[in-house]
Amino acid sequence: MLRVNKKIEYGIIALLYLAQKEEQTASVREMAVSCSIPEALLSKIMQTMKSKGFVQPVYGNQGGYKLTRSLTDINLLEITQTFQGPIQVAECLSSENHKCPAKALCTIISPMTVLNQKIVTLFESTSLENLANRKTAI
Amino acid sequence: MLRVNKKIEYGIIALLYLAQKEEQTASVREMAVSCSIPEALLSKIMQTMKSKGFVQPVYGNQGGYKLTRSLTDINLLEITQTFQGPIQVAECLSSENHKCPAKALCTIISPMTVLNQKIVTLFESTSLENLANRKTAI
DNA sequence: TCTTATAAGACTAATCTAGTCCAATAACTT
DNA sequence: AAGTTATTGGACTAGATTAGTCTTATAAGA
Repeated sequence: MLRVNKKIEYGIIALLYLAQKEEQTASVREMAVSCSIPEALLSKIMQTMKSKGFVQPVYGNQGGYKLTRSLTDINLLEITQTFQGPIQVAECLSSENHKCPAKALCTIISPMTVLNQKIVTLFESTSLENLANRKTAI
Repeated sequence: MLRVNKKIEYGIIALLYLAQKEEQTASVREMAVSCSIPEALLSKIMQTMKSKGFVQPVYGNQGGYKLTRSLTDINLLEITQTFQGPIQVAECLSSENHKCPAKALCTIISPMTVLNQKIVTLFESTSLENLANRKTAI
């Protein structure tokens, strides 16, 4: 359906929540309850966020996660790539996927590449700050 | 993966092929062989294309399908909607899907709506003619 | 009537998605 | 040191979607 998956939706919501808390940490439980996100799932999402450097974990009592980057510095493309891999509006655009039997005579790869780039640019130029303020950049 | 499905890829390739034949018909078999698309699958795709008025069937010997509209008149949004429903970059954007438990406090619906509209506009303003000439309109 | 071709429905395997469950580890608090 | 809070990481599952097949029926020209 040409859509971003739940992990991305939840992940963005969680990061925006963390941003509101400024320097304070928020535990997965707190975020899950506040944002109505299944806790075990959000836990997984935050692990990925940590591995990509978006947040820092704080163990122990009163622990949780802290945002390590500014909302203006994180764009939608990064988040999307983290949870869904590269944006490929058509399957044949994948560089490692040469399975498409029609490739040699495919009439749409080139124009689809252009379209793909437009979408990438749109995502790349939309920061979480833009999202928080209900804007997109382009 | 934020991508258009195979039916859409194949469907576009088939319509572009039909356009090349101008007023002549092309059978599903001919298109399938020429474009390396599984025949039974393409048959299904063309049935849908017919039901949406993109092509006209011609029964019997030397039959096949004829393009009923000009490439400049068909845009990518129509094709996409035909095979994948409306473009919804986030699940919560669906009007009938109120399952998202975070809806009341969701911080991203509004900005995602804006982003969604950008993508819709991009698809809508890309005609098959644009694709055939390896351009996008915006 | 034979042949070519579309029409339509049921069916399947593989993949992806969303989500759960459990045991382990880290570190703060008392 | 012990208990508690919280992250870590792996395996696992149900359900949906995707891509594709198979079969039977129907339409119509030769």
